[in-house]
Parts: sequence; C-alpha cells; structure tokens
Amino acid sequence: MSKESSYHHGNLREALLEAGTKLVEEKGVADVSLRAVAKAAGVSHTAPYRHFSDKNAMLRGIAATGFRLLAQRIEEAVELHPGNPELQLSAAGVAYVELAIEHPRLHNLMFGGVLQDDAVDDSLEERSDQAFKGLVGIIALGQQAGVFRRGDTDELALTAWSLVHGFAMLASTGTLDHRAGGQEAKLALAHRVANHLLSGLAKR
Amino acid sequence: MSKESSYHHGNLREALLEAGTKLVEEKGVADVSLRAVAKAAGVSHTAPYRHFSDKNAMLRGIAATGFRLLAQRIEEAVELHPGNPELQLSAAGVAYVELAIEHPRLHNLMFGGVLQDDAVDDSLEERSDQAFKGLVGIIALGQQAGVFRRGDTDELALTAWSLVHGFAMLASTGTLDHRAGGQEAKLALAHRVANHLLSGLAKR
DNA sequence: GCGCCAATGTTGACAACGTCAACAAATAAG
DNA sequence: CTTATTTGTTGACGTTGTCAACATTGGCGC
Repeated sequence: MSKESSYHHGNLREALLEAGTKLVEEKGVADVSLRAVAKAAGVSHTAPYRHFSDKNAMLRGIAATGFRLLAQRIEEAVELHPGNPELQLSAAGVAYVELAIEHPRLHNLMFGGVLQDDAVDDSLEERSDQAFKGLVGIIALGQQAGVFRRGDTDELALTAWSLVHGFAMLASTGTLDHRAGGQEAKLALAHRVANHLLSGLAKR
Repeated sequence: MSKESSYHHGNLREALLEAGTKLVEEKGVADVSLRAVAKAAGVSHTAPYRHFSDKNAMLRGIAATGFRLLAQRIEEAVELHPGNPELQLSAAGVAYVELAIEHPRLHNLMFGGVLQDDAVDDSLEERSDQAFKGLVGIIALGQQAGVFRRGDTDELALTAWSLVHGFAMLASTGTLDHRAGGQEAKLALAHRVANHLLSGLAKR
C-alpha cells in the first residue's frame, strides 16, 4: 500500500483490470492489446502474465467485472419492487438494457463471443446462469401470485431473457440509433417493448 | 475461365469470400487471418488488397454473404404461408434461429460486433434494415387482418425482432446447450418461445 | 498484329502483437 | 541473516496487418 513506485506493484491484478476496462470502454475489444493494458498500468509488457495465463484470461477478468455490475444492478432493480413480479421483471429488464447502453463496448465484450472459455474457468457461465436463476425466480413468484400465466417456468423466463438480451444487443450496437436516438428514448422504448411482451402480440 | 493456373486468378474476389467463409465457419472470426484466407485461395498474402481495402472490408464481405442467405431464408419462410401473418411471423423467426444454429460462427461474425462500418460501406445496415422492413410488413398485415393487436407497428416489429435476435444469440453461443441440446430441440424450443410472445406472459 | 496502360498478383519489408525463456528484484519463511 | 518464492523486466521469436516497389497479364487504340 506504499505510494512510491517500487519494483513490486502491490496490487497489479486489480490495476490491470481497471486499466483494461477503461481501454475496452474507450476503444473496443478489438483495438485493445495486452501490451497497451500493461503500459496503461505502468508495467512492462509481460507483467500481466504473472496474473493471467493468457490475454483471453485477462479479457475474461474484465468481462467478469461487467457481470458483477450487471448482477448487482438487477438485484437492486428487483429489490425496488418487493412482492410485485410484474414490476420486478420490467425493472430487471430495463436495468439490463441500461447497462448495455451505458457501456456498449463492455457489453460487447461480455456477449459478443470474443471470449473463449478455457473449460477451467467457467465462472462466466456460472454468472450468466445465476442471473437466469434470478429471472426464473421472478417468473415463478408471478405465477404463484397469478399475474403470469401458467406453463413451463423456465420457458417463460427464457422468453423474457431472449427479448431483453436481443433488445440490449440492438441498442448497444447502434442498430436502434436512427429509431431512438438518445439514451432516455431508448429506455422508454425498452419499457414499451417490455409491455408488448407482457400483453403479447396476438389479439386476445 | 481457363482451368490451368495462371498469374491472374480471374475470379479472386469470390474465391476469397468462399475460402474466408469456410475458414470462419471452421475456426471462428478471431482465429482467421488475412494471410490464411489468401493462402487457402492459393494466392500470396497481399493479393486480397486488390479486392478489399482492408481486412475488415473482407470480413464485411463475408458477413454480407451471410446476410444475403438470411434474407433469402426469411423470404422463403414468409412465402410458405401466404395470407397468414401469424404463421409468417413464426416461420420467419424460426428461419432466423435456424441459420444461427447451423452457422454459429458466421452468425457471430454478422452480429458479434467485430465489424466496424467504414461509413462508406453501409450495406450491412441496409440489409439489416431491409429485413426489418419485411418484418414490419408482416405485422402490418396481421394488424389489418385483425390477428395482431393494434399499436405502433414498428414497436411491435421491434419486439419480435428483439426476441428472435436474443434467442438466436443465446442459441448460437451455446448458452442454451444444457437446456436444449440438439438442433431440433432448440428449434422446438424456439417455436414455444415464439408462442409465448404471441400470447404474452401476463395472464389475460 | 503491336504497343501501351490499367488491372491484378508477388516479393520484401516494417511495426505491433502475443507469448516464451532467462534474468533481476523484492517480499516472506525459516 | 539466509534463502526460496513471488513478482516484474528484458530480450527474443514467429505471426499478423499493411505498405511500397516490382512483375505479369489482359484489353484497348492503332
């Protein structure tokens, strides 16, 4: 915890993740090199290898911070509406979209398919699975309370997950830009789209 | 059109796109180099520069073949059910998912955010927009026919688009694998998910 | 048929990249 | 204090995308 520069950094792993996250958010995954991250953290170009087995491992580390942030946001959104599954579902979805809009390049790293899982470290899948479990919980609660229709809970959850994931994807890649420019416009759109799912497309 | 090898290839552009598509589908975008594609096409490592300004331009070319394929599949699916917007919508969505499952790495190239548009060549956005227009058409028809609920047509289309896009994403990245293994299982799941959208999550 | 020009392909070079091996410094253990 | 382990550095290697200079070819006007 000494402030003066020394041979040993003391907390390089975190520093690398921080610098890496910043670079990714600035320039996109494709334009970030291991060496650049090392330089940004003030160390030489092979120092990262003492903390990550690979460039991919480092990117996974960066993505993991994003997943943590996502899980946290969703949890907060859910806790805002205790006992109201409909609002919980909506708020969780919006939180998800919000993160994708605020950090599009990080979101791209998380879900763009650049990461290859090394089988050893499947923490990413775990996290994603954990988020899904939370979603299933909301749906199950809603079914019990009688506000969501009956049926395979997992399938309903997957439906909502797909919708949100797809919308976030479109929002973060800019495909929606000439239909809803600003951030608020996109979020409002997200709300309306979520309602369409709740009420269904077909005429009742 | 001469068969014997000559200094001039004659149709190198297509040959590069073909070889490139094959390599991408085999190894994924991240593991395909310009040079490898050139070698696979039987030319030297800078020959591609006579046909593509950039590696990215070449990848865009490969992605474009994917978009053509997608548009074609969707068109076919729609034509299978004339005058029946509900089936059209479902079939188009399934066709979309099908392509993503059959060619996951190509799908990743198309939608994974690796491509950076050079502003000059916005053919990709055009194609994506064209597909969306088709979707809007289906919805509009369904609304006229009274099988889809009234409301902003674009928004309803965007809802369906998001759902399908998200599902395809999850399917092609293997996130669904331990929930629905085989290809048929995924397609069946896609059908059911699509029905959930049509009838909505909320209890009527 | 001839000569030239633009189009197309090749060779060689360069800097940047991911990664590895060998070495150096600093911390921790005894 | 000595020493072993952790952590960081230096230098090197093969690969990559890209550029400049050169070679070959087909098609054009004559």
